[in-house]
Amino acid sequence: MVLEKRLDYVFNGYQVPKGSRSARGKSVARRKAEDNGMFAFELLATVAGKLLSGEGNDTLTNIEVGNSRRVIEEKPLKTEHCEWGRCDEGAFVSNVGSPRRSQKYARKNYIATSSDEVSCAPFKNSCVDKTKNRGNVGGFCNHSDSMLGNSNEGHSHSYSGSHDGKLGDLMEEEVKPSPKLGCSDGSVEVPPHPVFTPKRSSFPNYLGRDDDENSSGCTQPGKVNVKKAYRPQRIGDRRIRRLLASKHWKAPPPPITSTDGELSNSGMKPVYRWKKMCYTRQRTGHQTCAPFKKRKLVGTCSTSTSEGGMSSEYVLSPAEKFIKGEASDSIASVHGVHGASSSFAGQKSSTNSGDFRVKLNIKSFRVPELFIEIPENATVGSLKRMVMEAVTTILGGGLRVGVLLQGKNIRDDNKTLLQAGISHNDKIDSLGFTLEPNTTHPPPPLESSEQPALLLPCNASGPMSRLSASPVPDPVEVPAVSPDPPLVITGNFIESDHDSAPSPLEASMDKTSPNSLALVPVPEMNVEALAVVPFHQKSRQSELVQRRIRRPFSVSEVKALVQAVEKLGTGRLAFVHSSLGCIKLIVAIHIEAQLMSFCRWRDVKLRAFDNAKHRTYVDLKDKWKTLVHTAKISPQQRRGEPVPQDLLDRVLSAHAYWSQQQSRLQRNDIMWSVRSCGVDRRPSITSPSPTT
DNA sequence: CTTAGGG
DNA sequence: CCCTAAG
Repeated sequence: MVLEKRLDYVFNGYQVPKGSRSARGKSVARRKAEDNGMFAFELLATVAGKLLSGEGNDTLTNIEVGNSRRVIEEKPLKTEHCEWGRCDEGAFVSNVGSPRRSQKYARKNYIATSSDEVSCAPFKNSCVDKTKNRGNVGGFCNHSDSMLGNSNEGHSHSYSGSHDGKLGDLMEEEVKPSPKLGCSDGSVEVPPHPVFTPKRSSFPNYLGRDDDENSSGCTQPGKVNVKKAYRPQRIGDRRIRRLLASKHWKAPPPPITSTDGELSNSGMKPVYRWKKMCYTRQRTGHQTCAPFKKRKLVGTCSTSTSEGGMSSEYVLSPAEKFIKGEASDSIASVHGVHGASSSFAGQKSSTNSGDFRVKLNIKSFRVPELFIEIPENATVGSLKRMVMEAVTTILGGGLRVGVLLQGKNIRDDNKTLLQAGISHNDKIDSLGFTLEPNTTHPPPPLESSEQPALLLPCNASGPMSRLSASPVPDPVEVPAVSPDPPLVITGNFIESDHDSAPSPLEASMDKTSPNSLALVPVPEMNVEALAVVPFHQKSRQSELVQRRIRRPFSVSEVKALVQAVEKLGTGRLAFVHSSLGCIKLIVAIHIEAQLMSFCRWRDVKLRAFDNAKHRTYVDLKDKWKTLVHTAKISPQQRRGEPVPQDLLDRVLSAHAYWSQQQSRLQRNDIMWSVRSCGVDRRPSITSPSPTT
């Protein structure tokens, strides 16, 4: 049995738009946030507290993992109805506007859109959560846009879906347990058991029930469709909840749609950013973790204080306390900050230039994924111990603090708050923090003084712990591509897509930082000097969106590109190519084209630039575009490193060829549409293709 | 996620 | 290189 469970709780701010919404919506959101975030908090807090206060492993089994109130020590795991599956990481997704909108926000606003594209990405499956509210089913995690309609749709889907139909269908469609994932994710093969009730019939049991504590995880064998909200209820719970209820515990932007007063899920965010982070990293390459400088946040704090009196509640304190083992205080502090922020509105109004006080809160606390392999007949106690070990390992490296502004990770520690866009009068509620364990590696010596606390997150993804499994492979292969820019931070990531051939940069980083925790110390900069740097509202914003550095294609890269394109073609045509000549196969061609039309550049990428992490297929496409253009213009007009004419010639010919093919395909399309008119329906894509 | 195309 | 529409 493999319990593969991510403790991937991002205590993200979720948004409940002002003046909205139906109480149930809020309650759903809050509950989820609490259930998950709090679990993460409590677990970590407890762990950290014990860990750092010097308590030995002997006490570790006391750590509450999952809802330990129902976990009976030494009880075989299976009898617990898969607790882990239940404390399903809050796969809780809200719908945010239209897909387009989500796309728009995808890269600009983690907080606001994390669920849109990412949500329960780590699991690649959807997660359904129940809620007690009015018999509605709480958000489910949806991985694709397809489920994300406008708010209204989302409303009906996510919150109104009942057990009598749509939801069931959705679940059928959306819940696709990954074979590798844990109980909640389908990997744990729970044999049929009388106790289990069919998912649908199990709904009525959930719905409308206020106390879900005892509803044992009645899940369908091998497939967990209904996720029971995990709800730790321990000390501090209430307080935290109350504080959580603060209207400030939210993040922008407000929903665009949903003017009908219906519940808009917008902004009630769940919580998985994993995928997004990975994606961002992939897209932006290593620049994502653009060079940043180590700097004492405390310094930042004091700096601000000198300017206008940064509150002493400055967010770092929870982390620091946390590290020091004052776990519960940390929690309280975190929310205390929150509570304090209730005065924020007042501050906002006082836009006097003199008062630059910024109050901040922590919106995200993520525990990286945790993989645990454990025999089915292992005891719960041993499970706890393993979790303990894992968490201990994770925490041992200290915590990284990340600063998110509108979902963007601010990595430049040298920026002043003002420069970073953190100003007292500006959308401060879009500011968040992440505290993440900063390594998967064994705890580095703690005496390394201040370092651990000052590590900043490499936004991309969190570290992962894998217990009892073989060490994660760490391939080292240096592609022969262009040199990478200077130091960037990289973590030791294991991305879900195993897209892990390290770039030269990573390789070099590995040399530099044995711990793979790249930290690039940079001398303190003169804050005053920085403060003089002029900036405008807009430039400030654009600054946050770190543009990737420009990396001109080398001739060898161009060569590789041309080669690949010659081979694979561009666009959808390549697939047709092999089939052309056989007129009878128009149907097949069509099908094929439909199936394959979107993978050319991806293939080029995989074929020729698989190792060049900084080259995305979009980059390659763009390069090809410019190459074609370059080839068409006179040599005098060309700039940059000259591309050999023979290459350009090949570009032109390849381009011509594939263009021709493409137009031919399009003619085929037309033909087909003509033919299909009035005749049989088009063969469905899924129908067996009459190829070969 | 990919492609296509404008910026 | 970015952004976004569109499939």
